[in-house]
Amino acid sequence: MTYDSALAALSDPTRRQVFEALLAGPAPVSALAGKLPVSRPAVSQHLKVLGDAGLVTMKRQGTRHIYSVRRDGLAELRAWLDRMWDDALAAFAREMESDR
Amino acid sequence: MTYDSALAALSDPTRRQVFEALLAGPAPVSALAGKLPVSRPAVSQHLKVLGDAGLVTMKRQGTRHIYSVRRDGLAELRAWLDRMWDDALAAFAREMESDR
DNA sequence: CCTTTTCGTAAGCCACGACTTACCGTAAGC
DNA sequence: GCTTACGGTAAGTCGTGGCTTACGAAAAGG
Repeated sequence: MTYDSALAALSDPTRRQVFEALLAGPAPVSALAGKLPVSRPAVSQHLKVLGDAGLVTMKRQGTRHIYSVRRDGLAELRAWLDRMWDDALAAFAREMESDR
Repeated sequence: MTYDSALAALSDPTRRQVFEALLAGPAPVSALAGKLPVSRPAVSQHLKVLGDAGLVTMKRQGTRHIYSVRRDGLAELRAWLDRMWDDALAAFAREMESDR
């Protein structure tokens, strides 16, 4: 029951930008904020949401906080989407069956 | 650039319930509203959002509006998620490389 | 120590969106 | 034609969430 928080987290455009920026590799908060059209605190809040959703991890390095993507988070999303996909195909198969 | 609307559409819990209910097979609006804890107009609005996101189709049958899932919509979401997944793996590979 | 850098958190604002009730259009059935 | 079932739309309410500015904590460095 955690795919839903991941889904909600990635539904916001700027938060998705934060996440996609991290796909290029781990980065501290300021570096991320530099590439985005929002303030640094905003990025910080987005990172908190992404973290609670299990999509990101953080490790301190002095005063710097280095964030990186957490692959298990994406994996759960993929698993959920695949379930939906299978259900859709099954439903479609039933349709074809009942059409005769 | 349509995976984002699909993502936004599925981020709402009740709207996701509407969509998942349709995975069991096509259904009219009232039938969907019967299974959900919200009013029929609410379901109607959710169906409009899902339709605009390309996740659902509608065909009239008398006064009934029969909704069904549109597999291409899910396919686009899967394509996007797979891109993210590949990027994440690539980034991880670069990490391992630079750690030496 | 005192300053500087980096970051998180509090408070407040504003817009959007999910929901309800009420109303209107439309196809069907007697 | 009138009524009845089925749905979409308008209007209004209320909560939530994303953003900014301002402040505080903590580690590093002279």
